[in-house]
Amino acid sequence: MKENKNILLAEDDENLGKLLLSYLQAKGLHVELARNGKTAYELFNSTNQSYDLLILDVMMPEMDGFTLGSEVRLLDKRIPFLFLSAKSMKEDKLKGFGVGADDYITKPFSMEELLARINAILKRTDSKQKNVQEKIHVGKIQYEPELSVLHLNDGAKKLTTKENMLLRLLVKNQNELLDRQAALRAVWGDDNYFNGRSMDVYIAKLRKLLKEDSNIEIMNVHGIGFKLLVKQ
Amino acid sequence: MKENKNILLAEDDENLGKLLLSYLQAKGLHVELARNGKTAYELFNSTNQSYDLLILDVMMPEMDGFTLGSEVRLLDKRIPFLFLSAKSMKEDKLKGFGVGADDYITKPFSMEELLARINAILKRTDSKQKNVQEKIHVGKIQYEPELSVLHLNDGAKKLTTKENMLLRLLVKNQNELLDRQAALRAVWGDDNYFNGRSMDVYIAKLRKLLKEDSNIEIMNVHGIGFKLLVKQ
DNA sequence: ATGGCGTGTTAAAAATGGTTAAGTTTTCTT
DNA sequence: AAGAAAACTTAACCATTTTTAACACGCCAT
Repeated sequence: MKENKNILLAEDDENLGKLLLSYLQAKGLHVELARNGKTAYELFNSTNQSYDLLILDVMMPEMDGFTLGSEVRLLDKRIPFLFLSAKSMKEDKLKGFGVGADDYITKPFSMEELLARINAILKRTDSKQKNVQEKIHVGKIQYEPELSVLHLNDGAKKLTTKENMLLRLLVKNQNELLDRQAALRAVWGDDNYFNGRSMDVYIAKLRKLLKEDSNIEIMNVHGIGFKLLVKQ
Repeated sequence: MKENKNILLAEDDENLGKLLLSYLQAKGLHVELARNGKTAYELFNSTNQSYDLLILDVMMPEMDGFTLGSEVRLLDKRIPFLFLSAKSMKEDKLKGFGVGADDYITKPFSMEELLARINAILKRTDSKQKNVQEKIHVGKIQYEPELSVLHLNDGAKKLTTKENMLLRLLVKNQNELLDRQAALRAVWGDDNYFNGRSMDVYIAKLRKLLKEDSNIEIMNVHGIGFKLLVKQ
């Protein structure tokens, strides 16, 4: 069960990064290493990956761990993450947990300690997390985010990149709010006005596609975001 | 019956928080953990959650437990909550009960003791609490807060975001006072003058919608708030 | 009773979103 | 490399939602 756990490690220090990587891999975990916050965000956000845990260094170039954590939390309410930090200062720790972290580890730490905490988190969140990628059911409609395919009554519909990224986010937050700005940053990279209008166009496209199942509705929450409602 | 109980735990201390979380989850309760008072308030206030019990640490960053408790009590007269506190001082205890707590537990405490008290409260309040899940009856009118839908004689009326948030609060406080400032903070985030006028406009809208059932009335309590009266 | 404050109500203004189609860019095909 | 097709953005227009304004009225303390 531990073998197929997928971890994203964001660590800019090359030595520490490689050390952690090989240690955790040796312990049977599948780990991907990102050299800065931005690439970590992009990896997390990529369509064909799904992680069970994120390990984020707090101090990183491009995007610091806290910013990364809160951005991630906006896109996925449940994914566990823990911070690595050189500072043990209380306010930093509080900031970390305030962002929704599951743990906060102060450097220097022992490998064994890190592993113990990772296992604790994975164990706790094991059954909850349903990261079965492959095929997902959205109401009666089958959806394969990896392949960008939506199975409709009149055959499979291949989604475009943007359609797929947006739908994937909506589905991930099924029956919960998807924050408008967060979605824009995730799909368009920037939440300016024009990208906002572009997203609205894509929402219209998705609505048209999902119309097939009358129990599915993309609801707008004025000024805040969208919610993919799937009635039972 | 215990299995589907929903508990919100507000605890900033990471160790204690996780300890309590896993213990209570192991005992079959569904628990959500908030790392500070503010996120706890937001969770409590979110449309798609309804809790059966709140467990609040007194000392927390962002918003302390007492403030959180009284704010929550303004929005929901019945929801039970209990405080966890390091202080056993009499005045603090009194303050806790003064805010409307159902219990007040002093650290350190045993897990068994906490569970016993939780069960006592849940048993006591069992029948009172109604699941705000699916459909609610307001007089003769059916209301689905999750879907923002009001079923009127001439078909389903889709409510706007603000209409729905406000009506949800009024219904939650059916036949009891909904504090004006508290409602403003919950729906508009801020209780300034202009938001107040905006709310008055929405009260007028809701009155028009609810006119269908002559036994329903949104009554104003001068300077204090509103009360949704539903006569039998 | 009266003057100020809070509320009721309607309408206008402003902000946000829905949708279609016309441009533009990118990607594919040959 | 050129033309076609697909994907994406921008524009335009309209609809909905929310806020602000305006004015009327009632409550309540003095």
